[in-house]
Formats: sequence, structure tokens, C-alpha cells
Amino acid sequence: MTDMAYTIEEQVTLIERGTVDVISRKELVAKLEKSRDSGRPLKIKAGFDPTAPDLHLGHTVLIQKLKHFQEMGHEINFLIGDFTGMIGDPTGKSETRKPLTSADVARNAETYKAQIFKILDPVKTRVVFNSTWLAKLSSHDFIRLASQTTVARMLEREDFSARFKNERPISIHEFLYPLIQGYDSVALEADVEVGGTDQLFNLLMGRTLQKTWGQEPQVVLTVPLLEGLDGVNKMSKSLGNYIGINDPADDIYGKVMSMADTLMFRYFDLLSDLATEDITRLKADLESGAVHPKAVKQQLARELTARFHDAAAADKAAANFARVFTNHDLPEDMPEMTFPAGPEPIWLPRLLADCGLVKGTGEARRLISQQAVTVDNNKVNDPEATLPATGSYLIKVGKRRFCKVIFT
RNA sequence: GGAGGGGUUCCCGAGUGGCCAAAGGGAACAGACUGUAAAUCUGUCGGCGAAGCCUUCGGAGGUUCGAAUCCUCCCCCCUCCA
Repeated sequence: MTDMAYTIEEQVTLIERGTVDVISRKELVAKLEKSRDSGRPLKIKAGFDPTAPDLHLGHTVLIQKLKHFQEMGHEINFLIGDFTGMIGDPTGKSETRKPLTSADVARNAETYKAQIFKILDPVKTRVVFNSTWLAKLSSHDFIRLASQTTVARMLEREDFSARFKNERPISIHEFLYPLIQGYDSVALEADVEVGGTDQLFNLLMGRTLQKTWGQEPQVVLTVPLLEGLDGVNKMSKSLGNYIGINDPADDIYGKVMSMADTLMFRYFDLLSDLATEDITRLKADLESGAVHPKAVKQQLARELTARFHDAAAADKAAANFARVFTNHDLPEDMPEMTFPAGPEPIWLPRLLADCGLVKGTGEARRLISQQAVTVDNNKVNDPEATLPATGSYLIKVGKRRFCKVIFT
């Protein structure tokens, strides 16, 4: 049911915000009008890989977009590509992937839900699995599907054409992915599909196939791929340049604060709920020197931390951050380790290793000689240093490793 | 089926018998400077209570006083031809 609070014009504006491609605006408007007139919400589709249930901010660019649709009263179909996941890998990276069992899929789906519902409304979100319809297709059906396009068309996809040109391998089954994904749109009768810019080809395949099956083609929206914290590669867990939805509040806050200034507004643009004008004003203030970049970044850090936790957690994270990194104090609560007290002094590198602060005594020696270790706020210089095995100590290694050691 | 190229420490990548725990770069970590920003500089970057020793160069054997480097077999990846 389209929410009366939004006019068509307002819907289009919100939908287009932050997108790269809208194919096509005209069709989008037509669909919105039809939805308004019939009272039938649009079916919005977005597909997710069942193997990577650890969502990070990169994924949330897309999820935020889904949220926009949801707020306007449309129906979100959160599609988990369990069928495709059971076959193998679509990306050309050609890591042979272990097939997922249905138990894996079920478990991953639950993990997904726990994360996406930090953003989306669970009541208004349909979680669907493409095995539901794909597993029923016969080989006959598959061949029919494969006959809907040509090798020449497939090679239009940038990833394929680049590999073809460079004489890199392209597996036949990779050709099936766009087709399968497109067929999902047919099965769902999707009105709109949202995906990353790297998905454009596959999204368009959905349109092609829907026409073949006599359906009105879906509107295709693409959103940018978010750069990771390195500012270079796209955010991904394997590159370690990510902020996870499930990260602790202190981590989210800290990771945002440590990103390069040049990256900040990319995150504002793609992730912030701030109105476009407010972001523009922030940019202007920053350029004119009216605000310090750190303050702007704090605002971003606070907003994102609050999104995945809550306002109180964000405040606390901000306070912890100021305490530990700005004032170089010890954190309020830090991990505690208990050891039996004894008459023999304990070799400090041994203790650091036992606390898990370092990988081994070798690393501990190194860090000590690099002036990176303090005990009760006193720098230690001697790798041979020992401590009496009684009482308690506050140990700091580097900027962010802490431990309270207690001998009992 | 045939021909050729390749698998090196987190990644890329040098290394064709001792001077190799293995160049260089990247990443990472630590220190200085800071705003846990960028840039820059310095140091570290297999393990070990650090002397020296131990384990590493796809896998298993072998040659040699000595092997990442030579030989044999095997596994895997890639390209071309068919």
C-alpha cells in the first residue's frame, strides 16, 4: 500500500538518491503511478549471496535503498541465492566453493535476518530463496532459458569481455548466472530490482527475460560499490577493509574515525540519513574551514554507530574514543586476566603472550624495544624486564591493546 | 591427445648449488609528528628467554659436505594446438 505521505515526485527523488543507473525513470514513474492507483505495492527485488552472511557497510548501501522503498510502502523481496550458491562461484574468481547444504543455507539465512532487520522492518520484508523455483526447473527448462541469449550478448558484459580479450578462462556455467538471476525476476514478477553497479548486466538480463515471459520488464536501479577503509578497493571482508554491521560500537566508531578524510563524504553520500542539503552544507563548512574535519567525521561515526546499536551506545563509544585516543587514558573497562600469584617474578614478554596481547615472546620483545609497552602507565624499555607475580597491573601494548592482569 | 609456461615467506614478486630466513614493493605492526586523517621519517615484519639453534620456497623421494636452486615421480594452475 503506497503511503499517502509520499507523492510520486517525492518517491522518485528519494529512490534516485545515490543511484548510478535508473533504467528507466519513465518506467519507474509509470509503475509508481500504477501502484498508487491500484493500491498494490511494487515488488522490489534484491539478491544476496548465501555464503557471506557477515554483512558490512558496503551491503548497507543497497539495504538503505530497500529501506527507502519500504518506507514508501512497497514490498521488499530479500532474495537469498541459495540455488546459485549450491552450484558454485559466479564471479570469475574461480575459487572452487564448497556446496552449501540446506542446513548451511538455513543457518546463513537466519544470520542474514538478524543483520538486515537492524535496518529493514521484519514485518514488511519477504525473505525468499531462489531454490524454491529453480530446483523445479527441468534440464529442458534450462536449455530453453539458455536459448534466450547469445554468446555475443554475453560477451558484452564487461567482466566477460575483459577476460575474453585477455585470454582468461570463462566457464560455461558462468554464462548461466545472469540467466538464472534474470529468471528469478520472472519467478518473482519483480517490478524493480536493485543491485550494485557490477550487477548491471545481470539486472538487465532480468528485463530481457521478463519480456520473453510476457511480463512488464522490471525497473533496474544500481547503487555504487562502497570503497573500503583503504579508500581504494571495494569494501570486502576478505580485504579486511570493512566495517561490519555486527561490529561492537567501539569498533564501528573507531574504524570510521580512522578512515581518510577524503573518504568521509563518500560515506556521507552513500550511507547517511542526513538530507542532501545538510550534507552539502557540511562540505561547504569543511572547505571554508568553519568546521574541523575531525568534527565532521565524529558526526558520521556517531550516526553509523547509532544505526547498528543505539544513540546511547554511540555516545559511549564517542566517550571511550576520546578517553583512549585523544587523552591517551586507559579504557574504562578492559579485559582482565587472572594468574596464580607466586614468589617467582614473571618475565614480561611471557606475561604479554599469556594474556594474548602478542603472538609470542618474540613479538613482545620487539614491541618492548620499540617503546610500545607500558605497565601501569610506565614505559618499559628492557625486553628482559620481569614483574613480581603479585598484585595487579594495567598493561598497554601499542595504542589499542589493553589488559588488566591480576595475580591471586 | 600434443606443445609450452608456472606453483617462493599475508599478497605481488626476485632468486638457477654455499654469502638465503630468502632482494624489492605492498599490506600489517610499532615509534615520531597528529585529529587512532593524509603525507612524511624511523624501526620491525617464520619460531624460540635471542647465544645460536629449529622449521620454511606445491608434495614425496634422491644427488651433494651443502638444495628454493640439480635429478626422479606425483599433485595443482594457466596458455596454445587438436
